[in-house]
Amino acid sequence: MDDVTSGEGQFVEEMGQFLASLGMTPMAGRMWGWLLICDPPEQTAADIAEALHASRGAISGTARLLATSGLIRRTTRRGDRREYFSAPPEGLDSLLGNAAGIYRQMRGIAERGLAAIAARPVESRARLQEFHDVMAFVELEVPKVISGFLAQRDRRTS
Amino acid sequence: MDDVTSGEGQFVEEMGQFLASLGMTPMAGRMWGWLLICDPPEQTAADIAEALHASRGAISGTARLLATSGLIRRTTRRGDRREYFSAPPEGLDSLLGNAAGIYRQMRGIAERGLAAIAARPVESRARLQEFHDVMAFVELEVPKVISGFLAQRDRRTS
DNA sequence: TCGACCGTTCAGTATTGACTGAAACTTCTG
DNA sequence: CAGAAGTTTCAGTCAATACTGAACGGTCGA
Repeated sequence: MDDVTSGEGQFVEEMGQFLASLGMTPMAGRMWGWLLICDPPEQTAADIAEALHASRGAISGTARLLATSGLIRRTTRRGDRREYFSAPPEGLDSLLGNAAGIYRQMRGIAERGLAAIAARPVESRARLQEFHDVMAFVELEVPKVISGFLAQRDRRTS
Repeated sequence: MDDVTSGEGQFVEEMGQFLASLGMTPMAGRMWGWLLICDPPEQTAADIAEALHASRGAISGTARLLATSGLIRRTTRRGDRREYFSAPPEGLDSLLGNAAGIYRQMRGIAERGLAAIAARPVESRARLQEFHDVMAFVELEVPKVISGFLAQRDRRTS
């Protein structure tokens, strides 16, 4: 993937820009995108640094971020001091879980806001109350949809 | 809302930080948050600028952003040259719609990536294919859940 | 037509933060 | 233990960008 104009390079870069627009760093998106399409699927830090034209430091920090958020997995092999990174299927679960967490965050903000204006008459709180109710509903229902899909998929593949 | 340590000020600031973490500007979050709790619900640009301690230029640009994305509404009154801003209930629909659009974007990226590696053997494309399938499913199902809730709510309030 | 009032635009500023690269640290091998 | 290979840390740099504030433009009333 030494050519950034290749299809693979474009995919990696696009994923970087996209995850960056969602609050992650561009490097996180590039690294995850690369791990989704690379061959072999397990790559060392040096492999990734070369493929993305990035420094070792950036790879190290980004790998920590992605690993703690569950998007990538780090494995080791005995007799080999290097670490191998890969994008396992469970990474998708984490991604969707994080997305669902956004709704939880918004509900929390709405609740604290409602507490702050609790003394006001009901009609003055209606907008924020509605916002809270919608978020609470979505927070509850979206994970159901996702787990339904995952269950269906697991049934199919087993 | 001249005191940023008040409950209302904290809510506004929290909303600002949150929407900023999602790719919008902090000012957009503050303005929307303020319009969710302000009294009266309709406010002029000068009102908002004073409440948020922001410049008129910032209000102008942010208002355009929020209005085009459907989060706020701008209204005028005859005999009054000023514009009035408010956070209508439909703003929530827009917000959820944008959230659903994220899944569509991810599916699009996955499709372009799959096209780029179409020549590879199937097992090498499995990770990206799975990513694509999950996104396509969520893109399809999440709007169903949301419209179900909105229909139920409209039935209740009418 | 002038003047007051609103809204928009835009160059400038300050801040944030992503990435680099070298040094420090850790861990395995000979 | 010595040395090499790999990883992490961190100070510094650079680019992106959110916001300010002044100048501009448009619109209505007198």
